[in-house]
Amino acid sequence: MSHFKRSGAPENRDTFSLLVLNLSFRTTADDLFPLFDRYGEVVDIYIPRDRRTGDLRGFGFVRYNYEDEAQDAVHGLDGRKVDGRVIMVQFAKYGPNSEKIHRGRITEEIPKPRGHVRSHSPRPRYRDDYRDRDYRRQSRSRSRERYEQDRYRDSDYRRRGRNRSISPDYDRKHNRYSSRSPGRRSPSYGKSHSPRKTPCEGTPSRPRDDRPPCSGNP
DNA sequence: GTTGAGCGTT
Repeated sequence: MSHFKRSGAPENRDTFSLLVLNLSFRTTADDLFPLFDRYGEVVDIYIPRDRRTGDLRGFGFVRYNYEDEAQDAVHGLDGRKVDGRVIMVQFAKYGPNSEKIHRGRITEEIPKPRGHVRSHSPRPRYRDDYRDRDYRRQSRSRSRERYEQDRYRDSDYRRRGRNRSISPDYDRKHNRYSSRSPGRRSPSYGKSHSPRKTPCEGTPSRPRDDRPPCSGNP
């Protein structure tokens, strides 16, 4: 059997899901099935894939009918080398059957990690935003709201400045927007080419460190 | 062709 029930979530009955981490990008459900099937009857194996590219994401879920089999698989396959990678098998914290796990049955059954110290490199990379759409949406909503206000405000200012619907006296009294903010510089300043080119920079005949006196830097 | 913490219907 290569494929399982592809009807999405098979059933909401007593199925225990295991999370398999540190999988190779080449490992598929078919590769995990013979490994997990040894320890019990595998109900379903699901490996999330990237919705943008469709590539494997490096982890999967294995479901068992019984908790005993699931734990046996955890103890037997956790730390096992699969496809050249040492996988980590543990009970899924989130998911359709997370309620059973949250009762406190499996949580206390999990003895302890064998010492698979996870790489302490929490780099802020957010691959997917389609997940965690609950709290992250709110967080982004607030940020987006403020962004829209700021953006709308900026647009309104530029629009007034362009249409000049307000007398110039207003601009002089509120000379904040009468001209470009001297304090705000272009974000690409210093990183890319300077917004204004000095005639000195246009002369490649001289090295950088030996800047001519025409820079006018008293 | 690349990558490497994490938690879900391709």
